[in-house]
Amino acid sequence: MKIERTDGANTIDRRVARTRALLQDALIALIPERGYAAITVDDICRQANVGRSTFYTHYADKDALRSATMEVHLRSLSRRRVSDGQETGKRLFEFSLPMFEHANAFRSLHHALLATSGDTIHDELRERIRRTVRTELVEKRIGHDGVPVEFAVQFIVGAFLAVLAWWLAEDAGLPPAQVDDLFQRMAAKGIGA
Amino acid sequence: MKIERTDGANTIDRRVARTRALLQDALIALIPERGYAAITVDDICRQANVGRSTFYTHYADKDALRSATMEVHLRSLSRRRVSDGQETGKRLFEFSLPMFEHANAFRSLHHALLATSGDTIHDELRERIRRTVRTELVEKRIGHDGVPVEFAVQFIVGAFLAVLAWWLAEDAGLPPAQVDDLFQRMAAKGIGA
DNA sequence: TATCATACTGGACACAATGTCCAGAATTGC
DNA sequence: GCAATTCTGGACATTGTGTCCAGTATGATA
Repeated sequence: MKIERTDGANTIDRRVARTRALLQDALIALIPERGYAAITVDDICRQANVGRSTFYTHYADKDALRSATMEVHLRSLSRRRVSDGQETGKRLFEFSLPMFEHANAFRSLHHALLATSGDTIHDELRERIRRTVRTELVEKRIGHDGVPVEFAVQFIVGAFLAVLAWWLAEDAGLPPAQVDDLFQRMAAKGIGA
Repeated sequence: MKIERTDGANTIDRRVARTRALLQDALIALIPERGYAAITVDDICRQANVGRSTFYTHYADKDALRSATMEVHLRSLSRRRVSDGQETGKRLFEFSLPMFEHANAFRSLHHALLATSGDTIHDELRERIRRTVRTELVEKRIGHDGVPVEFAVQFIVGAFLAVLAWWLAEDAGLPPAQVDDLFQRMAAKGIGA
């Protein structure tokens, strides 16, 4: 294992890349079936057709695999956010629409992620979104009036995750753009009178 | 074990009541230290000074104990909310202030309740609040503009629980009334410009 | 294509936690 | 006081974890 750079084009042995991809896909495939907590390392290895001892040469434990897997997906998410830098500053929050779209594409995965509030995954996802929201809020200098920044951040993140989970649970076909619009409006103007 | 009614005044053997209370208190005491997931049945029994085999004569597993524990406390909460029906109709949401106040009084308990995002009970708490919010929203006919009621409900509930959890985690001494005021303002007017 | 370095494999191992069971000691309700 | 019930500690089988190793397969390189 001489792999250091996570992104380098020519450093990673093809076998390593293959094994890790298999394990990550296996985890994602299993989560909707039983939920993260109930999955064992052995389950993952059988699903991936990978020896159990091989698992431990790549990841310290189940949580490490989860972390790495989420990392990959979230990275593809933020990459997308950067690339379509049109109309920057017009929306209140820029994180939400890409998120709604990604969730729509990986529907069953996100559903499983959010539905089981007991899992560690949920907390990790929340924490990442929290950081994103906080950055946006501080950079754009939104919302003062003596409201502590962290309060506003928590408010927005909580609302967002709740709405996202609801939208995924309901199979009613609201398109991502429309849900995002609803979210943006309530976040900006509140519930009104 | 001839205990059937959960409420009956005279049906429960004193030893049973004592053991269960010890186990429930032990769980609550341990959660802030290591988090729910890392606690073992043996930990709980040692903390409670109860034999491990005794544990299993009362609860099927760790989750069963958690369920029972949360149930007891949630019941005491809704009992309180009914009794203080003053100033109806002045605020946007009436559920929040009593909740903040109760959470303040039973700080460590609520902290444990929300911090660990325990599967069943966290969802149950959420569901109860959801019903309350929905009722208020529909009765007072707040917020239309083509925003589905359930969307608004999820938004508000998610924001509330997030803010509550944050407020409890921070030991900074914001008084309940003030946190509630912040919440009411953001719920009504959003984050503003 | 040859060969060397590296990754994969399956099986064995020690360890930790779970949940069941039991016979004897302790406590309770009546 | 006495019968009924609960508590107890220890033994047990089971499952999952994480480590280690020697043998095999495969990719990288020239």
